[in-house]
Amino acid sequence: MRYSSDHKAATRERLLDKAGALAKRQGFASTGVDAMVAEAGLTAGAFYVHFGSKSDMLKALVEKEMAASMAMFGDADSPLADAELAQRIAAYLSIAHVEHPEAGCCLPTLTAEVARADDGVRDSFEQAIQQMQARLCLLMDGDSDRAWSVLAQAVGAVMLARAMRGKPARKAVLDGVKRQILPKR
Amino acid sequence: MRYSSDHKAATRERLLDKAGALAKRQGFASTGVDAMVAEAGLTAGAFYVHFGSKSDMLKALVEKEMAASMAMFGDADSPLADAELAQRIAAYLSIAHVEHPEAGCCLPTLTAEVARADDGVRDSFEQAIQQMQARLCLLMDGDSDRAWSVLAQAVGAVMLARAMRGKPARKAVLDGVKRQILPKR
DNA sequence: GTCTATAGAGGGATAGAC
DNA sequence: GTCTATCCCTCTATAGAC
Repeated sequence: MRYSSDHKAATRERLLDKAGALAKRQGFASTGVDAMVAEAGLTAGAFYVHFGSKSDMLKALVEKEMAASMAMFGDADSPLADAELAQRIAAYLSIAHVEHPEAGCCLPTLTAEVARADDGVRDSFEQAIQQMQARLCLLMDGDSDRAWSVLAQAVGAVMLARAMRGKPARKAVLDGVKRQILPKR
Repeated sequence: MRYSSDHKAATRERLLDKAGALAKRQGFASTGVDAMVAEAGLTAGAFYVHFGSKSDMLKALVEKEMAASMAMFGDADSPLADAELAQRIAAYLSIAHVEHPEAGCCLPTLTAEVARADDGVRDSFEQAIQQMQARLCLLMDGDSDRAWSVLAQAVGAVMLARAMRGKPARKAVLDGVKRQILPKR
């Protein structure tokens, strides 16, 4: 064959990266296939060599993005220290994260779209979320409820902040939630 | 004129109601003007008599839907009792709410879309959210941080639950957050 | 105020050349 | 594996009849 399978895999990953950034900024449904492939230096026809449909790509996107987010909490063998966890949470709840969706977590932007996607996408999402909650639970002395609570709170706060126009209002949500999750000692 | 202004106002409200239900189920951007007007027994041309553009409707939708959600917390003069508030929160974090987005709160579905909307929409959203937080704050003995935390948590939890496929997983998020917000005494 | 018809742009997906 | 070209559908918005 004229192209190595390495080349194909690399192109697929590049496409996923670029499409992920676009989808996190503009939404997945409202980003056309054309725009995604163009970002990766390709044209429309090439898309369907890598993905069977646009929905297939959403599934792959969720898996890749969620794996990247999980990596922020260290791997299972070397868990984060408490102070490191607090720092990661503070970064999540920062103005920088609110203002640069393309570089951040996929959950505030993509979750509502996944909710309307087909079963395959929602299966992948469910699995990823459960892994993330389990990891958080480990880092929180096994407090499962608190892990769910912190996850929901962080995603909700960033999404709400992004939907508000003014910086002061954005800071109010972020700081309120931050103080609630990470109380001063 | 052949139609009273009452008729026009009533049509506009009916259109907003139907469009709101559709948008909460399928998303606003992915619901066409055609589908919205059809739901209200009209055709496309009529839409632009009531709204200058689709974006104008999103603004009106946010205002109407958020006002309806606010009404769930009683009016400013007769605040909810603690037990009533707890009951409202439990209903928000219920499987029924997750399974019937069209009848519920607009925040889990529309917030991510508002985040990508123009300034006018985001201004309306910000104002509505701040009113809602202020109301919650009143009901929580003035604990502003807790009001933000509960708001973000509730919206985040319902949205996450909707994006998961299985009922057990959905219950896990909802119940975890519910126990965290409304601790057993 | 509402309808029909249509303009004009953009969407997802496929076929065939290279 | 990628490109160009194209099909067919849906979208927002407008024009003109009633």
